[in-house]
Amino acid sequence: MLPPAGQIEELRRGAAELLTEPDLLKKLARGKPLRVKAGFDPTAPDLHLGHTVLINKMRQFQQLGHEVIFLIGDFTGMIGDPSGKNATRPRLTPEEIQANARTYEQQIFRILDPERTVVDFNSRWFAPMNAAGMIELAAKYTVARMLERDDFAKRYKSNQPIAVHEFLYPLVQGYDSVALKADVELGGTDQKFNLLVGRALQADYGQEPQVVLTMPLLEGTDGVQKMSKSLGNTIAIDEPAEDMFGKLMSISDTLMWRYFELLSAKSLGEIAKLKAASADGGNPRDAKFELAAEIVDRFHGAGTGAAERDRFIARFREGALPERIPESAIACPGAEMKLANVLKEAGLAASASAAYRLIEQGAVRVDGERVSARDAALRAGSIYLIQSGKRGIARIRLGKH
RNA sequence: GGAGGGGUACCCAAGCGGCCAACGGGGGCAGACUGUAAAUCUGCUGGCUCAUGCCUUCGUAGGUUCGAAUCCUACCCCCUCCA
Repeated sequence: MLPPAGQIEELRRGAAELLTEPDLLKKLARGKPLRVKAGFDPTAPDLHLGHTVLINKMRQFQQLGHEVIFLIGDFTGMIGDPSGKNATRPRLTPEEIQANARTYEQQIFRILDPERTVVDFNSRWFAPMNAAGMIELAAKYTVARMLERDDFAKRYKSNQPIAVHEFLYPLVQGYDSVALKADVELGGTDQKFNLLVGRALQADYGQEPQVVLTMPLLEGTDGVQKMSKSLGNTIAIDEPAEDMFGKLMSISDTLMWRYFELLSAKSLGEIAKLKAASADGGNPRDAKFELAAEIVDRFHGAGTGAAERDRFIARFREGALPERIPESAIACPGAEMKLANVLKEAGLAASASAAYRLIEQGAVRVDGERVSARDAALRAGSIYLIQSGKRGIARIRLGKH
């Protein structure tokens, strides 16, 4: 095991805040593996690059010899995230939770070491807890302290509703740390308050308070809002290599450096060098290639990134067609079929109306030829290569029927 | 419990009897330009085998009217102030 000071230096990389360093030093100095906890939502086992910022950090703890607890908040999920957005959440059955947990495992073990990872559920200690227990827990914290939380404070001041049960969320999450006797809890910067409640509760229950390490939130592909599935700006880790590479290539240059900082395993020196090359007349696209290749390698295996890069160059610089084009057969009602309807049936347009718009705007090609006549039709009995916009492409067998 | 304000398309937000499928902005999509970047410019942004046609949409359900997002009634929800 590295000496404590060395460990801290590594753990600090990319982190937003470490509370507190002396506490961590003390814990590390004992030379025993620490119990490192991070909580996850049971409803969305669809991990994306945003989650991996945290998971990479968990991995780092493992590499330093510590034990990681991947806590699935199946009980917390019933309360709902107090962001005020999610009014109601569907309650998950135990079977669904188990299924989600398996999906999580499949995804996280591409990063984490299964030998040093414990997957746990907070219903394990909350399901048996009764109302009296919950009230007892609620007595451990005051309303005034709850209102210190930024989003509660804001909502309270601006007369937005705060449901009473929302106050339970930080308590429940904090109690998880008590139940697990966590030494460290990891979370996004938006979780800071909850993580600190954990510290307070642990002290209250006679435990040594956990150290809190927060990680910045990764912006989504739009470059502005945090990466989240509901905003549709994610890059999922089980996305096909080609899509993953493509999405990474289409992020903005500014965002690229942020991704380097939070996602890349490259040393800070290497990143600085790439940045200098771009600033010095180099094409930033080349740096983006490096980023995209590295990430694709991580989730699809070494070498995949380079292959995707070649394919990307062939496709977009040399105008080649993609290697894999989805094929489907569509039954034609008569001797011919309106192109707009073919687009709809093929899933290249959301509706026939939308398809007409695309056609009129010159976004549609059939066998490489742009077709912009809104009433264009295709004859049955042939196979057509249809393109819609930059990404939509399909080979359609238009069957007589 | 009382008084007042408000619920419009993905979001914000106009409209307040016909010219409203509904101004404007954001977001999104497409085209041009590019490095599938940014910025910029242009167009589009309910549905329907596309028609100067039909259908659905302005919280919900009824009603008035030749005609309603706009008027009336009831109900639901949100906000503000008072208790």
